Amino acid sequence: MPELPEVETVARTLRPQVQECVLSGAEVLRASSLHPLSLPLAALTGRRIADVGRRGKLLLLHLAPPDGAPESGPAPDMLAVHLRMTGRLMTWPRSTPPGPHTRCIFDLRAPDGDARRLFFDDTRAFGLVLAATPEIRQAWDFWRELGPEPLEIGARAFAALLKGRGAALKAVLLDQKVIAGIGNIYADESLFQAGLDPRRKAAGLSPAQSRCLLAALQDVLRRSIAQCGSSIRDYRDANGDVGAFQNSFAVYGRGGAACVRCGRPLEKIRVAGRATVFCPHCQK
DNA sequence: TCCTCCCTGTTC
DNA sequence: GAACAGGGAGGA
Repeated sequence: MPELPEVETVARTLRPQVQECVLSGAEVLRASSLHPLSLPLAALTGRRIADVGRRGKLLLLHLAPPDGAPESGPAPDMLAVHLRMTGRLMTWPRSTPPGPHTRCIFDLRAPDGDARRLFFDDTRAFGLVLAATPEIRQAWDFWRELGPEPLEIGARAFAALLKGRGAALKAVLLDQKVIAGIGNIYADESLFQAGLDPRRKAAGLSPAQSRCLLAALQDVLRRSIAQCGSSIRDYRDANGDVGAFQNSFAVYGRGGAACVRCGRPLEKIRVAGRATVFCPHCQK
């Protein structure tokens, strides 16, 4: 399930494969994988991929401005991809046929003339692609309301995000409008590292606890990025490689096992509708 | 603010 | 053959 570190890893591995390539065609194989606000993917034809980036859990292909003759119709400057749980982006040789879960195909022409294709595969079909103009992004609630990047925020701003929120700490961390890119894995891992009970009200944290939580969150995210993310079931980077951070989990997926800190059994409960593992002894 | 639904493969 | 995994939309 790609969260911030996994999407960051996909961006880093995909960049050398697609940067400076020109999109020579694009096709949607499953209509529901195209966001309703998206321009038709045909609008991407002829556009050059200037860079690959990330915002929260969104993978972004930044498109260079069109050169030459004026376009007919609006020109997208970005292709955004949300991988959700099972989305994958990988390039293949030109004539590779789509797989059973291929949702979109992007044909690419590299500067050296090499032809290849980028597949968006997504088993559970929760993922989305969206070809966007700046105007479309502003009309997209999810984009417009997306919270700040956790690795770019300071202690003061983080404390302000939690202020006045009566919801459980974990629910607040998962809320993309509060802070972007955190999913179930990194919420549980950072709450354990900070020694905080996931059910606690976010607003009840002391300034010291708030600082501690941000430090834990940033440390967990950075350590995971350094290990190319976590591969639980489906996640692969753009080279098809798995991450290694799943070997460093303290709590995620370890319900009933011994706490790495105190040895007592970890408890598995549901918070905000999500499976949640924590140590009742170490997390208060 | 919380619950249900979407979707499919895996596990019990 | 049911339970489960889970991000986000939409509704209660």
